[in-house]
Amino acid sequence: MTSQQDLLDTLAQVARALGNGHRLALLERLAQVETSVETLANTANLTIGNASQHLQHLRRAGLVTAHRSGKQMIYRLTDERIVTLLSLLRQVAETNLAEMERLVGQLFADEDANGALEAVSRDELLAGISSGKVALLDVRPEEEFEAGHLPKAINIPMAQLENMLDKLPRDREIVAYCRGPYCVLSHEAVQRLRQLGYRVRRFQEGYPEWKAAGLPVAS
Amino acid sequence: MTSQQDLLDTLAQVARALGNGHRLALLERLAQVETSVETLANTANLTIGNASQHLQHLRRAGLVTAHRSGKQMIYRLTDERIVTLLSLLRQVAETNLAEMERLVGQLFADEDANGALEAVSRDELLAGISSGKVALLDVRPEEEFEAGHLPKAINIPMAQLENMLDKLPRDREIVAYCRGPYCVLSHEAVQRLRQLGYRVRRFQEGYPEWKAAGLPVAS
DNA sequence: CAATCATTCTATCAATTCATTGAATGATAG
DNA sequence: CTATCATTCAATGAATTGATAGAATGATTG
Repeated sequence: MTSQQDLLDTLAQVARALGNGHRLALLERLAQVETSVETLANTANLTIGNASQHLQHLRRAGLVTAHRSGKQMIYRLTDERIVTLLSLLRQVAETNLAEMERLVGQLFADEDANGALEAVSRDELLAGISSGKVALLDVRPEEEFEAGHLPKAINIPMAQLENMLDKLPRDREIVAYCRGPYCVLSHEAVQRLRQLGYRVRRFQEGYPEWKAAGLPVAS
Repeated sequence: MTSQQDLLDTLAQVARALGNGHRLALLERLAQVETSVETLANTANLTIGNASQHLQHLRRAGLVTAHRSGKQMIYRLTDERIVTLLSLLRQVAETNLAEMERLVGQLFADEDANGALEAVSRDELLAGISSGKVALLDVRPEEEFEAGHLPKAINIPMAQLENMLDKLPRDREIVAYCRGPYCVLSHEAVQRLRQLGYRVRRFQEGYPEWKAAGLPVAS
């Protein structure tokens, strides 16, 4: 006999799979492109074995699937909605947990000190794009950019920022984005570019959120 | 120095709070009305002490707050969006976990055997209501009904179903709803009413989902 | 088909979570 | 102001989770 509690227990199992910071990091990465275990382990700062275990855990919860490509196992999210789920979790946490607010404030503290420019909201970005006043800068690695990006975005991976400045306009405001709200790449880009005199702000969200909202993407 | 990982760890803490079947049951109950510890413990089949501990856990995660009313502590959800969050978790789990599908199928197996009538979707219900062809039956306890219900719904708590049959129309289809998709109250109501010859189906969701979707509610 | 590479599996230990028990706290009623 | 009621706190033991190391598997390369 199945009870309601059995269902809730199974549901809880899925929630528990989200209940680990390393696994959330893996999911954020997987929200960009499907990726091999080794690459995932590197970006999440885990040993291969450990990353593999976490990925198994996510797999048992139905959040990711894997297929083999040559010697590598390629993992990907099973469902677009996982991005929305994480996004909602983030919103709820930021609204109701003081600790969360404190950490977010801290992470972006130097930026604020630096001129108190708020991150650009989705609506604001949409307005800026359609008026043609804003240039979009994608600072993720090329591979992630290739798999999908915001329309008309210019890709300059963080590692090559200083080499490719000629691609950036001087006359328009630049909005930089990366993997998501907590991704530090765009944050670093804004810092460096400000020092070089560019008018630049950070997009509040990232590519996966944009896509999950049903907005147009290019690849 | 705050890193992105600190943020993800804190986020994970919130997800972990959702990672227990009993706590999900508590949240489902709290999605109806704010409630005392004792009542919560009873509906979730927990000892008072254990329920209290789980509630502390939810509180630390910022998902519920408590205030004192006389001798009792009254808990409530901190945020409307928690209902949406749980609903999305459920959708992702049902789509991607075979185990989940199996359990849902099992829980409603006898209903299906009984005539293979699918649960009523939100859109279908909206259509039925506006055409006036459907009568709405709320089978939750009176207290929950009073705190908020679907417009024009008739409240017959499960315990009194047989006593209050005169309130139900014979000439229209009845749609019964309760606390949510996994709540068994409406399911039981449908079973009993079918045996009595009523035309009755179950609403796929419950009051909290309806409200969270921004649809009108009465109280 | 032997060597190599990418990943998974197994075992182990430390840390965390959960349920239970009984004592402690805080508010109300007499 | 003491007795009672509702809840929380603290301590315990069992079960689960997470990290590590090393062996095992499965696919490719020469």
